[in-house]
Formats: sequence, C-alpha cells, structure tokens
Amino acid sequence: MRNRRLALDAATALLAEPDATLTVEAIAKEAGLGAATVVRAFGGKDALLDAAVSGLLEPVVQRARDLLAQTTPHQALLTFLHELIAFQSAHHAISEQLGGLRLPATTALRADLVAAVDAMVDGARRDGAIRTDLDPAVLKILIAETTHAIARIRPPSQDLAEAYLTVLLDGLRPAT
Amino acid sequence: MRNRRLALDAATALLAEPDATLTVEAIAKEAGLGAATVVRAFGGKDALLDAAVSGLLEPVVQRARDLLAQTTPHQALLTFLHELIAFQSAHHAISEQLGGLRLPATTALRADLVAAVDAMVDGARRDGAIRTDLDPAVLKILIAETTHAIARIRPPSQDLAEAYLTVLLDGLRPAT
DNA sequence: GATTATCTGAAATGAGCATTCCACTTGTCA
DNA sequence: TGACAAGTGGAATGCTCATTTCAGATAATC
Repeated sequence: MRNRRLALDAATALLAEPDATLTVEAIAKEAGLGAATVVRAFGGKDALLDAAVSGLLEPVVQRARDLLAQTTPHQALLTFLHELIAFQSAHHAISEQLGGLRLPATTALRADLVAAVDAMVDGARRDGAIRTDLDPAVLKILIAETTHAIARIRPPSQDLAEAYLTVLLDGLRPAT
Repeated sequence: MRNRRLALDAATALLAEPDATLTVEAIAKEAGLGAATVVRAFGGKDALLDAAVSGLLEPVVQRARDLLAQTTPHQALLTFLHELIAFQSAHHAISEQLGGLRLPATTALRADLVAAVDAMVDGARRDGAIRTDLDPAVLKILIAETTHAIARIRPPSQDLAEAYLTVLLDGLRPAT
C-alpha cells in the first residue's frame, strides 16, 4: 500500500528532526495525507512509530552483529560506539518523546542491541582491553545511558558527541 | 498560606518518586486538597512546580558556591559531582517529565549551577588537574549530560551512579 | 449572633490529541 | 458507460488534563 510507505517515510523524517512534534496530524501533513489515512495504514500511532523506529534500528543491530563476527570485541566496541553516536545524533527524537508508547518491535530490537553490546563488553573485559574493577552490568548500563546522553545534546554536534565518547572510552581503559 | 505549603510539600514529595504522575490532581490528592485549591495557591501548575524544583535546587547551588570558595577547583568538582549525583538519584522526576513547562526560577538556578561547575572546570583545567586536550565547553556539556544520564537510571542505584562517575572522572584525568 | 468577606473543592469548561465515522472520490470490472 | 468496491480525509467523538466557575462552607468583623 502506497500510504503505508508515505506515512512511514514521513514518520522517519520527523524522527530525524531534533524537536519535531510527533502528533498524528503532523505526520499526516508531512506525508501529504489525512490523519485518518495514516492511522488506518498502521492501525494506530504506536504501530506506525514502532515500524518507523525499528526500521531505523534494524541496520544498526545488524551492524553490531557483523562487527562482533569480524573483529575483536574491543575493536568492535570502539567502532560500534562511534557509529552508534553518529546514528543517535541523526535521530534525536528516537530516545525522547516516545516515553508512553508501546513499541514491541523496537523494544525487541533494543534488547538485541543491548545483547550485542553486552557481548562486546564481556569480550573486551575478558581480553583485558577495558577495566575489570567495575561490575560488567554497570558498564553496560553506563554505555546505554551515555549514548542516550549524547543524543540529548542540543544543538546536535558530532564534535561534541565524539569528545564525549573520548572521555567515556578513556574512562573505560584498564587502570594503569 | 497553609495551602501553599501543603501543595509545595506534596509536589516536592512527588518529585522524589521515580515514576510519579505529576498531574495537578495527583499533587492535590497527595496534599489532601482539591485540585482547584492547588492551582489557585500558585496561579498554575507551572508556577507550583517551579517553586518546588527551585526549592530543591537552591541548596545545591549554594553548596557548589561554598565548595568553590573553600577548596581547590578540582577538589570542589570531585566533591560536588558526588553530591550532585546523590541529589539526582533522590529526585528523579526533576530532569524528566518537566519538558514542556515554563520554570523561570528553576531555569535561572540551573544557569547558576552551570556557572559554578564551569568555574570548577576552568580552575581544574588551569591547574592541570583535568585533561586539556578537549574544548572546555565540551567538558561542561559533558558533565551536565552525564548527571542527567545518571538520573535516568532505573531502578535508581547509588552504586551504579558512583560507578558511572568513576568512569567519567577517570576519563577526565590528564593524559599520562 | 448576624452579616459580610474569604476560601474550598466538585463539577463545568476548554484545549490538545488519537481514533472513528461517513459522505465523497477514485479506481475496477462488465 | 454504469454499477460496485475500496480508499480518503474533514468532521465528530472520546479521552486526559489544566484551569475556571460557583454554590456552599468557613472565618472575620461588628
């Protein structure tokens, strides 16, 4: 259905904007459709945003898995975090605003993402590439929250995000 | 006015709860008052929350200034950040939920807080106590966002917050 | 103790938003 | 071309919430 695609593209475009209003009407206007059509195409606002967000997230998760398969856990972690913050910088609204919504596909993907990062952290820790004096569970939450914090920076700045990551990664190095 | 105090106390109590609903009705119920009375006492929900949040924030800002006056900038920064995250852990809702509200007193206090932290960072940087290879403006935003990230952690955990801060501070040390 | 001024909170109002309805348009097939 | 099916979006509905209203309660003044 053509409207599905139009609505999805519109929602995806709005998710990339720092402070877009994510009402059904705004999405419909962006898509050049009526609000009713947008809702019908997906069965509800939540389903639409779930589709849009998980569509954005899927390649990210795949990339994390690829990196894990291709290189050392530590190198995978470094590379992936840089890519992740670039992604977050380009899709601000994803972590914000979506508070009260039910997004099952997105939630599942996020769990996959967390699992992949967990594997990177565990591996890097085992290899002695990152500090071992902290509970590994702590490291994982730390990374998740940090990427969130980076995504919140206004105005969006890739430089700032990179600086942030530099500090995080230096803080994660094994004690010397 | 007694109602002012009751409403303020109720709002303050709710701000300490991790996932409280901050509707006027919820605050009124907590205070044992009617919703109309709560609104009247402050002239609006925004003004009430502004008073509650700035009341919480004021001693924090004062503490930052005291530390600056009493010790080295770097030591002030270390001490203050520990205290700040303890405060944030105890008042989760402050950084969340309040998105669309107009809180002038809170905004002003936050600016004061940022100014105090800026002074700490600048001083510590000048003293060579923290790394100098990053733009100082970056460090300030980094610290602000990190405390926000710490406040977001669910469930609230002082241990996790401390671990987070450990990583941040280690990441801020001068290159060796 | 009566009269007036003030305060209270349950219910009415209004605004923002997702969702549903339905008269109308567009496309399909004979 | 005409009859029918499917799709569309402006308007109506229903919900949540902040704010306002107003009849009754309470307090102050004499």
